[in-house]
Amino acid sequence: MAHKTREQLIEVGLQRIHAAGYGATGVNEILQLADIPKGSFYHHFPSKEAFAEAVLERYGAGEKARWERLLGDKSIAPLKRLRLYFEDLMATYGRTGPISGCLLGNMALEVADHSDKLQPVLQGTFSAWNEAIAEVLREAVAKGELDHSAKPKELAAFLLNNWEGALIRSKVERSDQPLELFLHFTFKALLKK
Amino acid sequence: MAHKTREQLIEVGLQRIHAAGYGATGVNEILQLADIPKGSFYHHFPSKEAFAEAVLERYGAGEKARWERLLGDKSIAPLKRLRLYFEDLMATYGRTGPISGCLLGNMALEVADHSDKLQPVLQGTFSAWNEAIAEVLREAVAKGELDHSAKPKELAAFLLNNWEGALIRSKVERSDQPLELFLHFTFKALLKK
DNA sequence: ATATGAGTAGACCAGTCTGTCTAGTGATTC
DNA sequence: GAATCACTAGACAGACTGGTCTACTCATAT
Repeated sequence: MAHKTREQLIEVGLQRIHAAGYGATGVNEILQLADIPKGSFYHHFPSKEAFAEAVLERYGAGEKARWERLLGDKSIAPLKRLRLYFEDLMATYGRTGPISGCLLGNMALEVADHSDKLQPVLQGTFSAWNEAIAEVLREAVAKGELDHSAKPKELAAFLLNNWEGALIRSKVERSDQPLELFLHFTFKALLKK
Repeated sequence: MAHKTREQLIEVGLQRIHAAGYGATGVNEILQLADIPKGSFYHHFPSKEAFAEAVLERYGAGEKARWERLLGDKSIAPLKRLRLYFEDLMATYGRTGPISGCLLGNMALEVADHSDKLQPVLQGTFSAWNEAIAEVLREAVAKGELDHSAKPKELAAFLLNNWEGALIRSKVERSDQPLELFLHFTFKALLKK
């Protein structure tokens, strides 16, 4: 299988880069874990940076699947859906979950300033994410769950920033508490009609 | 002067680590920029990690000075003070400023998980910061600028997370707009009686 | 005068980094 | 059955990593 090697590299790379960071993860480390020789790596990817791009896209695709699954279920009220979505994120990326933190946020701080190749990928993924949440908020406004004066796009950006910030703090505190605080404030105070 | 060398190392280190990150900044690089030989570095600091601790403490001290200066001026109304404070932060750490991003947030994502030595320093600095903001919010409650039901400590944490998230997004977008959005939402919507 | 010790100086070490190079494999195509 | 091509394989290169080591300077204390 031609593509299996490539897939496995991305798989292992995603896991390692998410856990340890882009800079801290060496190509050799990935190679060793995947039991794949170096020649294969540089056959499939021109550089580590290009590899990271593929990893980022893989991550983005996975997250897109998540939000489509959880935010797309129109049988549930919009704000309820949104809360379930963030609860799912919390279970997945909180400190009790298998991997902690958001790869997007992590990579953003590490490379967005310095890599002109990765920055647009990050930007695009954030954008799509923002839009998905804005869409739910629009529904919430339409159904009267939010005031008509609410600006879905801006509010969605505010929520995302908030989530990313809470992840940082939860890393520092080594606790899920900041994430719980995020949920609480967001749904008890911010998203009130 | 015995301490000048040490001071200069911290100075240069702070600047480089803030700009490029902890992992991406080599000891040799700092040495070269400061024009100081390696022997001195390892005389003053047992390791790169210990050096980073000193850098972090220096950064924390600088930030403490900032918030004491801007948040301590009781001649200005509490929420007005808070806004001025965040505007100052934005001018300093926004993309138009000389250095972008918050060293605390950057390092948090990079090392909080992996360094047991740096994590408590990060935690302590965040804590102190949180408390300083909570104090202003308490004043705001006392003066009737905020509802009595507001929880200063939690609200302060929420604001900080928000700010850090906005900084991430502003890095990704390569624009100050997310920071402006933060200011707008925070003071027009969140901190309303 | 001499001893002590903080601090300077930089060569050096072992290991790691990303990336290159050549050689070879194995399946498909003409 | 020969040529071609995607892919595997891993030795190797050259730069760079954090950290060590020994030699040295120089101010102070006795």
